[in-house]
Amino acid sequence: MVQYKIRLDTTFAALADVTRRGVLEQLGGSDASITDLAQRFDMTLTGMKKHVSILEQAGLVTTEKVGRVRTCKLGLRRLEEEAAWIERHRELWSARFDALDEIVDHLKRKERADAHRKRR
Amino acid sequence: MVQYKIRLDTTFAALADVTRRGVLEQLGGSDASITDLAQRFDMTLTGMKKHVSILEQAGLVTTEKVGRVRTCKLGLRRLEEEAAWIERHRELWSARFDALDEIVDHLKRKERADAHRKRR
DNA sequence: CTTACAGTGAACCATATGGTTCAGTATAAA
DNA sequence: TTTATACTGAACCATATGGTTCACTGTAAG
Repeated sequence: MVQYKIRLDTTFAALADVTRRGVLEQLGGSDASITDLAQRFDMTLTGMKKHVSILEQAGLVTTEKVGRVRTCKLGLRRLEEEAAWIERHRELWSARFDALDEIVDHLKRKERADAHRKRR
Repeated sequence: MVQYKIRLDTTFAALADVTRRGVLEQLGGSDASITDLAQRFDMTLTGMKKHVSILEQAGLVTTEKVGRVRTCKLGLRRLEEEAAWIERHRELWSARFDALDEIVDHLKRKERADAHRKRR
């Protein structure tokens, strides 16, 4: 209950920063070290480390250090809770879900096409 | 482009606070004055005013002052952008959309049932 | 062994955030 | 016309945030 609220807090806060959303985009493409990310976002190692820690705390990213390099990947959490929260409020806002339906359908079609393409 | 990023920033930031999410829930039930909200959330008028302003700036709430009382209602924005962003990242995280599909279907069924009930 | 590299932690800094109090202004009620 | 209500704005406060530098540790490479 309380945990749930805290998690929404930390997740939404984690998402409320351009750099961190950028890092998530980046990691969606491929895993990266702190150094990689720091360079890509023109920031000190220490600064990037902080962002990664915040994302990690929100469960959006996981990291593993092997040797001297820490590799960051997207976390296992898939924003179900946050999606559900937003959905619930879309319900309050509007009596219809057509817009999201379209988004989901579109992404689903796109994703299936991609998967198909990759598989061949 | 830049605007888009700023909007995600402000919206996610607006949602990253328990009180503000509470206000949204509240307004989902019925419109309310600043005084109503301040009482409900045990906070000064000034404090609540700030929260409402933040929600207003994010387009999540609209207000209208008539006489000396300002009435707050849910805004017209329906979090399409934010839902889309989260969806896009769910795509990165997972190859399947079943979970959200279920959520949407469930809410849609529930909403349709409600609408049906109200209409009769 | 020495040197370079990747990350980490502490300290610091400017600004933002979430809240307050206090002193107004405008409107409604008596 | 007085008084109470509803809000507003400025000022203030403590803490959080997003970033830096600097000193350090551990690991890899020469």
